[in-house]
Amino acid sequence: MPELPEVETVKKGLELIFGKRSQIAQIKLMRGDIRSPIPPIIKTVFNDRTIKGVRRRAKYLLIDTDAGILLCHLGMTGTWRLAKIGQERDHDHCYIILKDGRRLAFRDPRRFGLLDFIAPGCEEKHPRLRALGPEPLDVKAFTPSYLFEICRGRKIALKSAIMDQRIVVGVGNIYAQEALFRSRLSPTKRAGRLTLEQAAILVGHIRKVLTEAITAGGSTISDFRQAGGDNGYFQHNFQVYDRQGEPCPNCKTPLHSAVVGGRGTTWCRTCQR
DNA sequence: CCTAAGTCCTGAGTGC
DNA sequence: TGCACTCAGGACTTAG
Repeated sequence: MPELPEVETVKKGLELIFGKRSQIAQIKLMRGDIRSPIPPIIKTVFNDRTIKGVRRRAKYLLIDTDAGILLCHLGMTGTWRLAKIGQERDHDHCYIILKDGRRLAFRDPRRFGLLDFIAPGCEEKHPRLRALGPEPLDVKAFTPSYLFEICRGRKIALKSAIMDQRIVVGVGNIYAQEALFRSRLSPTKRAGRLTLEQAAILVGHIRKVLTEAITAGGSTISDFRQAGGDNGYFQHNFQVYDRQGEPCPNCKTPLHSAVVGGRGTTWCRTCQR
């Protein structure tokens, strides 16, 4: 579920659920690790604390409380949902029990996600947040010249470059393919051969496709749901993702598929150069 | 058997 | 040889 638009959608759903000020009664962990160990302090440090807000940084969710931050990454299959008693599911790893009786469940079957605690004032130093690149929707930071310069001299595939969270955050395997198609740029193009003009086109399309997807409530494939339980709708707007063999929406040549940067990739070898 | 929305780690390679 | 860095590929896990 989780590239930037999906995480942003979950963030908005959690904000609605928490409202202005929700009180945590208790957090329950159903296991000690997902991809990495979950610090046991999470079981007690948030007791009787107030949730002040929810933020997104890259593909991470940050739940702010007066005792510190609950950091969450959804991995490939992470979801948050309201779960009444009796609505427990396999792979529910964490429950946030609110004082008003509602209960939020974090479910992540593949366990590629992350739950961590960040003490007050330690956000900047957190190893997972420290090395992140600019937000793609930050017009001041993610500029054509920034992308052009950071790609200069690099031999990696352009698709790998825009999926590298140190270069720009939030772009994953779906939106990278969609942004490259819209930009008429090949995913296999060497990043170092990107011109400033092409960087400007690509930056524009990355922003546009992410913004459109946020408006659509993200993309629902497999079992992604928004935190409120609704579907996203952007999957109906995919132009290349998982459409190998179908005609290119632009020139009708059958779309080509190959592994690029270790991930399945579909593009038009006629239009994208 | 294959594939899947992500990230981290390792080892090989390069240039100084 | 060694250091610093880049890059490709594998590993993690469950479900369909």
